[in-house]
Amino acid sequence: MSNTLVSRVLNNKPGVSPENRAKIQAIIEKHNYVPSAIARSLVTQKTSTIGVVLDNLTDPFFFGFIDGVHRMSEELNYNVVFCSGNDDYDLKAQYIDYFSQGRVDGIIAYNSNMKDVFYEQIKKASNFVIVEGNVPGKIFNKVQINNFDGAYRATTYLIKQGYKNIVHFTGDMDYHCSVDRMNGFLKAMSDYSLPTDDVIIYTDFMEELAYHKMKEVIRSRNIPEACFAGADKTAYGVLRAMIESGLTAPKDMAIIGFDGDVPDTLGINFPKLTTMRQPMFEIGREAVRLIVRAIEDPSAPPVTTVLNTEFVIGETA
Amino acid sequence: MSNTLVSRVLNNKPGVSPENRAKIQAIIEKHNYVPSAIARSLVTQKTSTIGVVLDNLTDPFFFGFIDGVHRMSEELNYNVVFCSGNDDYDLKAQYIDYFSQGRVDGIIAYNSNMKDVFYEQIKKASNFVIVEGNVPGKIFNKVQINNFDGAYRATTYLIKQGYKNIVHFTGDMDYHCSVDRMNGFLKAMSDYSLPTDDVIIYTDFMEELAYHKMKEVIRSRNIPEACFAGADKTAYGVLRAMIESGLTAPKDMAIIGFDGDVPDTLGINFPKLTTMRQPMFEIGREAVRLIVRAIEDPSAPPVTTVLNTEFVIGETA
DNA sequence: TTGTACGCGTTATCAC
DNA sequence: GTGATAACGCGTACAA
Repeated sequence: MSNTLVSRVLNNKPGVSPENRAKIQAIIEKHNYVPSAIARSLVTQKTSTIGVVLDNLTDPFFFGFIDGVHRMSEELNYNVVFCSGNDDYDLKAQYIDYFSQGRVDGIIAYNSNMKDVFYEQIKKASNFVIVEGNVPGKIFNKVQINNFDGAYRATTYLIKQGYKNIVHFTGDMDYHCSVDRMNGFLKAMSDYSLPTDDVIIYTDFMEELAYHKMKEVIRSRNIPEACFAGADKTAYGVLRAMIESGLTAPKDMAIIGFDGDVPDTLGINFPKLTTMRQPMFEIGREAVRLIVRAIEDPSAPPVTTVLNTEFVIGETA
Repeated sequence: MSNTLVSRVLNNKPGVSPENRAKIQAIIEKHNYVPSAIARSLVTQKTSTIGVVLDNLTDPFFFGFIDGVHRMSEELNYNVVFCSGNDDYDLKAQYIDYFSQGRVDGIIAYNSNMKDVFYEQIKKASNFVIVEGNVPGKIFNKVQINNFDGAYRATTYLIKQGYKNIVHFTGDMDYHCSVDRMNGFLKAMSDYSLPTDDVIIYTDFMEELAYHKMKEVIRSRNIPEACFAGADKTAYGVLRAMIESGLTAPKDMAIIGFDGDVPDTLGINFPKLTTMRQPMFEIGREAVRLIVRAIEDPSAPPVTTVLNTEFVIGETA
């Protein structure tokens, strides 16, 4: 009845006589014995866990991503634990640090904001996948979507519909994706010889600011023919302002959003948005695929996966 | 330059000469050295982490709870990691098991469904707080809301408004809270000598089923004067069915929901629901309070905290 | 099949 | 101020 035998029983490994196995099982049951994963990990150097750090765990924007991460983790037999930075960059960095101390086999972080201060933490983390973010210096595994291209296509669609007076409500300019989307918009405008001055309206990703900015536009009595919004939430803010003023899309102004996967959690209302969908579920799956690859083959070179957006025609453009 | 000194430097402890401290610091920086939390936890028997297991990480219902957990954890200096059962009871049990193996100092689980199979796991976990759940046998720390009372008050409100023909759309009857709410409703009805037969319409917590059940009710041309819904989502399903048929609340039928904290993530629409709010944020805070108390004082006896619901008057009743 | 002894990477104890 | 040494709880060669 040595520790060796106990260990074998716990791990369902051969090399134990049936009698001893039964005896040990009985003792385990009787004492509600649970092996220490901590001690086990220390010797095996394996946690079988992936740590995911999000800016915020309370934003439906991430739902598709979370599902994708979950699905692929189950497939590949890893546990997943999620941490939220609670929209606080320091806290986010702290959690990346937390995971980096050997508590998980690999880390997935969503969206490096330009204000993010976790570069140092990332450098220490051996297995790291960054989603929709770009950290200078070290080469990482990355999962990105083609924001520039998506914005370009969305804008082009509006142009081909015959709209000329088009504006762009940006996302939060601290995010790389917002900049890329704005540049995609501007490129399309300039490619079709449309004005690129005074066509940018700066907002963040929140619905509220977009709402107020659109209110201003409406008050100015100078309403564009169409707009491309940097996010669906932005588009909804714009839309709400319009509806309040008795305006409708696309009649008074066409609207295209960006995201597409944001669930309408209450299952109601509003016209369906025309939008450029990003495949959140697939992004989550790919992130796990990459992190597991990094974990299981340390010699595998970092790669960047770029996923494409998909244009979804709704009722607003 | 022994490991003792290194350990002291890493933990900012005294007992190291300035010169050695500097030297060691330099080496740490140079090699991007990160101490192993695993090994540290093995000796200290401390992870400073709380594990939270939810049925689902992709349901806005939990947003307030998650925020509360976060807030109190920060206050009490614990890390929090979240796991999702992804609406699969086996997976949920698996994650409770996962945490139970010493990976965290304490576990918080939300909502024991009657189908939940994690009783065994819970028995092994020393520090455990269960929210809105009731597990027979062992005595746990619990955080609950007064579902019976909340339902009773909501129903009474309708009755005092003069409604007599009142029905109840239940939640998923596999959840204790659904049963409690139904019983609270029935008690109020019987206390005021109103009928308790044929007044229960069984739905789950999803919006979809409530929508279809209400459609049936409308087709039957036998629409009650008022209804008490077991959840806001249920209420919205009912409301959607009504609106589609040109009916409005409370004119054609008054509606009271239950939850109140479910955010309208798109910031729009619908009449504001009259509802019985549960203090999700406070529930999260209390759960952390209890788990930390259990962790830091092993001799503290398990307690049950019952939080009260709050009636919120909206536009539907 | 069984048991002994070592090591995983830390912290803690106690000499020096 | 410093550095051996033991211990945390496990897995695993290796010897028996």
